Amino acid sequence: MRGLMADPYDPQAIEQRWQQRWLEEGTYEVDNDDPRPPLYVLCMYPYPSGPAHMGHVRNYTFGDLIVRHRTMQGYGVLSPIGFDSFGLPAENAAIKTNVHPRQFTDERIGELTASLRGIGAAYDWRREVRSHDPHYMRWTQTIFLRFLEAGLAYRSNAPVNWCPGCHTVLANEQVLADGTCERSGDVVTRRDLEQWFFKITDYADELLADLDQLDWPERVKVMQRNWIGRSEGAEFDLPIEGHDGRSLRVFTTRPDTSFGMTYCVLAPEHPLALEITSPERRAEVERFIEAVGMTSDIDRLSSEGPLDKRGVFTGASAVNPFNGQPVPIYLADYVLGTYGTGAIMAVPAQDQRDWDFATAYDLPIVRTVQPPGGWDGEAYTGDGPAINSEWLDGLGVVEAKAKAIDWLEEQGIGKRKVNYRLRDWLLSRQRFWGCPIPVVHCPDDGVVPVPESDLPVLAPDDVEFTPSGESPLRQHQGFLQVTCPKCGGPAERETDTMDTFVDSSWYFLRFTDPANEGAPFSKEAVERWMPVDQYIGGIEHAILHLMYARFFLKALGDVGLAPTSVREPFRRLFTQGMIRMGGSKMSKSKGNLVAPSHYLETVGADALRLFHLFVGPPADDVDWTDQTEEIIEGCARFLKRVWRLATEPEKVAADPQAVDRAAHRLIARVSGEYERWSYNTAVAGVMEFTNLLSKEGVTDFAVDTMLLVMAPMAPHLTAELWERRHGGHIHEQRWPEADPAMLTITSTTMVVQVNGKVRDRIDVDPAVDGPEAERLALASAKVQELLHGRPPQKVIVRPPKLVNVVV
RNA sequence: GCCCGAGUGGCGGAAUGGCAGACGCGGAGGCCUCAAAAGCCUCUACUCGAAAGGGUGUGUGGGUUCGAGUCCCACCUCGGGCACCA
Repeated sequence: MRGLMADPYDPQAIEQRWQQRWLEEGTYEVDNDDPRPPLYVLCMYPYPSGPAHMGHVRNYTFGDLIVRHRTMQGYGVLSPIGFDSFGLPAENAAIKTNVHPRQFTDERIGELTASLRGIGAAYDWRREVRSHDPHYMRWTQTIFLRFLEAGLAYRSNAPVNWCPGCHTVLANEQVLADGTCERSGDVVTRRDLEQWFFKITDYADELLADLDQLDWPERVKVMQRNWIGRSEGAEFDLPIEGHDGRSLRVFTTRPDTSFGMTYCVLAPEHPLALEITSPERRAEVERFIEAVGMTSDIDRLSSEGPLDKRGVFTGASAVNPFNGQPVPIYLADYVLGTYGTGAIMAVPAQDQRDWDFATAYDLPIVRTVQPPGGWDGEAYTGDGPAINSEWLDGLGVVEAKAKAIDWLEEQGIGKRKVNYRLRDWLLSRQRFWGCPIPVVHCPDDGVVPVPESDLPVLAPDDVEFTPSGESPLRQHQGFLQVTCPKCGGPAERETDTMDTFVDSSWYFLRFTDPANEGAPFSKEAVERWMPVDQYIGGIEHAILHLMYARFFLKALGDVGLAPTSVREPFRRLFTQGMIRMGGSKMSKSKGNLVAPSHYLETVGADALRLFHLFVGPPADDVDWTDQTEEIIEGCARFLKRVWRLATEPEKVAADPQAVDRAAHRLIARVSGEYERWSYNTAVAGVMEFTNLLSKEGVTDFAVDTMLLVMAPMAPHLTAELWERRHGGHIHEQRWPEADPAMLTITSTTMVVQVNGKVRDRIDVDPAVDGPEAERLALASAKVQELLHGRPPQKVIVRPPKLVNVVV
């Protein structure tokens, strides 16, 4: 029988055949009433930029391994895929080549779909969603309207981030720390515009608290905690001298240091800034405000530059309510208008920024926390007893804070207050290729939602794609001019579209119930599958997508669309490493892409998958180097060897017991390594096993075991070999379990050390007891030689692994 | 500046406090072949030695321990995140 199978390994033929079968037979389709225990495994759905790149291959290989492994373990695994198909590249292509973004996008989806199938990834294709599909848009818009109704979506005139390259506003999350656009790299400028926001700040506390229950990489959680930036403190009012009844409200995290306040600072954009300025200071203050307004955010945020040019005295004073002392009011660019109250009390003795400013402007410094002995620094921010603080003296920071806040509340001039760095999510974009915001602006009725029966609002096809800073929809009279759904009078449609992060904030919910025509999804479907048991994607989404999606699920629950029993979308998250080349991320824009298609045509998909699994820990970055090609060749070589062992083994095991025992050890090893994402060592384990089979000969059980444990890694090759050997699908086989009786070993090597150095190795029975192990060790000729007849000082015995003789 | 993470052969990387370098790549030698490709076998951390055998070795310096790549302290380098958030 074996002789008949002896044809060479032909990856292309095998891969094509099996991919077609998985698709036609719906092998990985799973229904919502599937009797198997449910498990939801999801890779972040891709932006369709054309054929898959190496990053995709890596991501979807990990996902596919889990899907196939868990399916073999008996789970009914939900493994959907879709496309994040709105976005700027399609629109930019339209501007350049005049191809409609839909056509452009659909073509790219076709290419990406083909390459996802080409790597052998298993999906329930019936559940595919596309952000730009009207059936999906309808529900994106419905969700928006529900949020609007609930007050979670609102319109506001605000200083916003404007990207001149993308011709649109951006969310704070899309502006990098250096003030540039994360997408185009252009320097982002500030503009005051009327924009749409989601009230994510309402969920700041819950978003922060719920992080604790997530099985996510710690660094992602840390990034989200930093981004939310919760800080506890107090707000209170300071009367402004000479401005009857006017007061200044400040936020501080250190109310305990209030007696040390020696001046106040307003942000230059603070509404009171000009009002309180004394006539003789007016000209200078106006000049300062104008200068700051012209400074780019980059310069303003940098701590560079002479401090004495970064602030100005207003001529006004406020009264410190703690001690009744007047303090001068300054403006300074280091105080932000958008955080807290836009005004601070300055306590230079306990805040280094205030210290620096006070020194530059010759303002007094009064310590109110006693620094430790020998302190020779400037501002002291640590703990210590309060001093120079009347009724707070002697208290530690924590107690003094509490007492100061109690006092403010008793006096009715202040209160406990929590502030967040997190801002509301700016979701409107002045672009065409996104989901239209479904409202109408009526001169009489204001913002009127489009009735749900009229959804989806679809953009017309005949628009001019010229970047103007306004959505191209604004120029399209047929789209723009409507009658008000409320009063029937003439009105204008909203022409802004939604940030594509809106689409990706709920797609994983639609996957649970993709054909639902009456709702975005049913609560039953969501309750069955959610939360996602394993989410897999890139670290670059640590804040943006992963924060927005968390917010969405909570908000969807609160507006009654999603069940309130599920508050977090992704139970476990894995962030895989990125592919780098020459030190930088491999990407289309950097022009350093290595196309996977080349490898599919040469070594085949299984070999490429195996490479990604083998090259290193999945969480680590991969450097694409001159050596990479050779490692891929090595993986292909290994698969050929597997093929030969299964089709034309050179010898049959002389000691089948020993080989079968090794097979059981392999099962135990690989099973454990799959659980803990140690795919590189799992591949190494199988390689070791094939080395053993080549040397010792095969048994049927050993070959079957090898194929079964490899089935999630190299699905095509193993499927083909299994069918030839047994008929049927390998991926429908039960995941093998190691027989504990076969895991016991009959002999093991015990290491004998003298003073911690290995001096001898002795084969022993694994069940050897301590005294016997010690006897054997001391009887060793090598040990005797080194002891020179002296008695050992001490003998550490750890049977059956090791004996250490100390002299 | 602050917070994470990581430093192991020529390279990618393995090692519940117990044989450092599994597995693979590359390299050297050999078998097969008229020759090559493919495949197979052996060796491959550094160092002394002809060999047997010895010494050294996981970024640096200390410490804990019978025993440290692994735990603790300090430092260096690289990568990532945050950075006037009061």
